[in-house]
Amino acid sequence: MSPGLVIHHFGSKDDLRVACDRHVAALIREQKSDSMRAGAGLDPMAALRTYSDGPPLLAYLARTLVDGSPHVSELLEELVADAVAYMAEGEANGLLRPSDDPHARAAVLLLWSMGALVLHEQAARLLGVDLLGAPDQLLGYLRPALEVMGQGVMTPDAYDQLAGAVRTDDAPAATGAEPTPTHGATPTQEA
Amino acid sequence: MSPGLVIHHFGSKDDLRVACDRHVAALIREQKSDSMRAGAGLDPMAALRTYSDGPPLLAYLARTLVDGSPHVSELLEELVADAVAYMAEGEANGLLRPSDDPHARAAVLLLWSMGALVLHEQAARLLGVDLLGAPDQLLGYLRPALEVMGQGVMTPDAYDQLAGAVRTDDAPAATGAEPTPTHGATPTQEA
DNA sequence: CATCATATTGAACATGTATTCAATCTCTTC
DNA sequence: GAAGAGATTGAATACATGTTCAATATGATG
Repeated sequence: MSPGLVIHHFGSKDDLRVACDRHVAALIREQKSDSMRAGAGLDPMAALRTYSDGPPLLAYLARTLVDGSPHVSELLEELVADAVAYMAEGEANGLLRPSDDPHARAAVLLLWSMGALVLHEQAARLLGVDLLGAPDQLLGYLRPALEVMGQGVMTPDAYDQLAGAVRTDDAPAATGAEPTPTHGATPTQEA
Repeated sequence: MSPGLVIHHFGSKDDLRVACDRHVAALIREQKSDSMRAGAGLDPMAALRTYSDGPPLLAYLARTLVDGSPHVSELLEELVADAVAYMAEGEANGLLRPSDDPHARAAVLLLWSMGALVLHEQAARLLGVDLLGAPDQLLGYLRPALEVMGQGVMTPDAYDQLAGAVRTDDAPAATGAEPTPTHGATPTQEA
């Protein structure tokens, strides 16, 4: 490809990127509605991976997510909305637990998934798994992820205790026993 | 700051970045051992946030994580190792559930946390929360995160069913009932 | 105050990358 | 197969960014 070509067709390199963003967004949407028509809540990302051009497309997604392209941001919002619908269905079927805030829960889960995608290089170091690679390589990630998603990491007692501290009364005012409610900004290492 | 200055002191702009990476890594390590000396498993990230220069430092971390700086990668590996230790302790104290693979679980949790940090711009859109901002703004993220971390999102029945499908027998060979184990590459929307 | 080492500057230089544009190629259409 | 529209090229240009280097400022030490 010659440099002049992209200008002729897209006006500028930036406009090409916008077109690409739009294209991946469209592809993922399409893939998503495909799997919706097929069987209930098949993950479109997983389905994408089986596509021939899935992994490179995911790689592009991973790069684009961090620079806040408007089209990808929109896509994310749609994916959250879809996930809320799926999960409501899952709840009705007795598969998923109810949530205090289904939208927030779906958003957090999507952020985590996408975050792992963006950090695939780090995931490779930490887990020895290429998140952008073949589906069968993915178990090293899926297994611990499912463990957490399935049961959580905390015992019921510990959860009750912490859940009280994060109650809906926004300001850290009431209880008085614990002055600074800095229990853990990232949910990683509350121990 | 004049351009020549950074060359004089660091040799090149790239070397300055390396020095910065080293510096944030050192700061976080220090912060971490501080909170270890103080009370058990206080989250160093949360503590960082209370520092005056915490948020900008986290912003730098978020940017650096995606380009795979060696020092930050090392830091992540250390944080995982530390998290494993913390979580083993938490398990002994009856706060955390045991895991089939504690290291993998810690790695996944760290990846998710850091991923959310990296995607703070998207988090702001989806949750209306600035992950790099003041700690009191964080509840909108912490609440759903804790919900998931605490109890998981799946009912025990659903978990048992899926856990069987991801068993330790690597290849998707045995059971025969379900041919393609593409249950969900991202744990987001299995419904 | 002289001297020296170090910090600091800014203009020149080098390099990489985006864009312009005139020329050429490749089809389709009549 | 001539004409023309759109595709494609590559060299020239513009611009941004990292680096070099000689000159100057600053602050310490004798």
